[in-house]
Amino acid sequence: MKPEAFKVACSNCNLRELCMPVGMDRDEMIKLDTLVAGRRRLAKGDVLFGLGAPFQSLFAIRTGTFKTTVSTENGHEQVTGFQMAGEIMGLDGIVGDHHTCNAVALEDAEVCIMPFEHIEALSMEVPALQRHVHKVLSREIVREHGVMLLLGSMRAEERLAAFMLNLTQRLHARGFSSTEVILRMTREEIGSYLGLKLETVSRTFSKFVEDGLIEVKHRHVRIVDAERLGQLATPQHCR
Amino acid sequence: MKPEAFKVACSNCNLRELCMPVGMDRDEMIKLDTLVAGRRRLAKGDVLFGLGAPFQSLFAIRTGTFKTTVSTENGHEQVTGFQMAGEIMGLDGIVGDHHTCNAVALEDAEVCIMPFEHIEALSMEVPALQRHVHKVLSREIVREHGVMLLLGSMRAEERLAAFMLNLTQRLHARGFSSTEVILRMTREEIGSYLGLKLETVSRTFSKFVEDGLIEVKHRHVRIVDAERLGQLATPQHCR
DNA sequence: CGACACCTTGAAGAGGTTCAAGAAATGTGG
DNA sequence: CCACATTTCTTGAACCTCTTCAAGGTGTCG
Repeated sequence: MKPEAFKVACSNCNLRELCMPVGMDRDEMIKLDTLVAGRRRLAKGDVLFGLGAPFQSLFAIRTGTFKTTVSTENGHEQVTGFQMAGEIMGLDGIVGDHHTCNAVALEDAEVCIMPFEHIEALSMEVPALQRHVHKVLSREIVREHGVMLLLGSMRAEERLAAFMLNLTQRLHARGFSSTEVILRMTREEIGSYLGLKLETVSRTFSKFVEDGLIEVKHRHVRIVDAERLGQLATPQHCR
Repeated sequence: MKPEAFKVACSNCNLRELCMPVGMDRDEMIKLDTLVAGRRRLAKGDVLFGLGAPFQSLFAIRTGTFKTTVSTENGHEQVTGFQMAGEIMGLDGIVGDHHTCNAVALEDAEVCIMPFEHIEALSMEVPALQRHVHKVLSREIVREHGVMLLLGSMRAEERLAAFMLNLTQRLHARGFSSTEVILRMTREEIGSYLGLKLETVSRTFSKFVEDGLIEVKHRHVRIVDAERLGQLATPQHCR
């Protein structure tokens, strides 16, 4: 729970290009190193922030994977996204001073804590940071457009194919294999994100295996035919 | 196409509370009056901006209703939202310097044009504006979370009930009746937004009429039993 | 090593889609 | 201003995809 004491510096961080603006001069870089107030380690299952919690900071993921979920009054919960290293969480809290979703670690993880008041103050001095904050927010809006398209118009196979490709692409951008994935989430969490039941996710995985698109051993998935998977993910049918 | 010449001033606008920050001093207010570079009138069906168009400005709706849509390579299109007076469009363009969705007028309309470079410049001087821009972006993220929940876990009746209530609430906040609505969009557009076919939307409207929840005469809808409609919109079943 | 969570697979069923036809509005041109 | 063309909406019936319910298998963690 307690943020670590030792000094953290974005300028030395190998994830800098993922969370921070690029093309800044040395002077601005030094200012930016004050953005991160501390870090926090989480164990698998720990809640980074929950619905209704007061909003104070944005969080940049250093290591680990998270899920964000929203919930209805009756207790039903839905996954709205899976986040990995370099991605920013907590944007939902800006509008109303408290969080409107939950962020839960799917494996042991570490995040950088960036007090939002500090971000706003520094944005007034560093145009590149202001621009960056705007882009991070806009990117999340565009990402969610994609999810809406997926949920609103794709069938089960298309959804899962799109999901797997999105996952591998993001992992690849972080230096991991683009064909081998270890899923950090359950079938139920995948299903919740894709608007499907866990049984449907399982069955669809099995169908992909039958068709020679992927190999599945529980959480370990290997992409065998990325091209055909890609064709599935961009549906040709005219529903 | 050509923006109007006469001076526009947010400080005199009756929609100010909807699009602009509140609680600013007179000095800041005067600065803000320079934000709107002009206005643009659109006829029903006109495209305000389209996918791929260069991003330059955000747009605040003065009058009329819009739909925003995203499309896949194969030409399938999905409605991502319906916007009305006081709401801001174009946020999707910030991240990549070009728009990633389409905005189309569903009736004759007028928008205020706010060049984004200008917004960013002024944000560095006026903290309330910076904060406001952040909130507008965050609000859109939270709104889309709600749509994801709707698309991912609700059944047809629940979706349409939630849609109608959302619509009437927003209209009510703008001084219109909360029980009488004239829909500006077709059944097909509603269905696209809700992840349903137009026939399903039509049938569900008919069912609501049978059940005495609403009255429907083509585009004219009257809410008869808002409470039961609200119960439908927050599903009690445990899927 | 045992308990628990997670995953797979089958069979039956429901909700929504598809295809089709006709009715009601809307808009357009004479 | 009216007649006609077009778009939009409604409704029915068959079909299909995904869900539900159920049972057994596999992996993981204390």
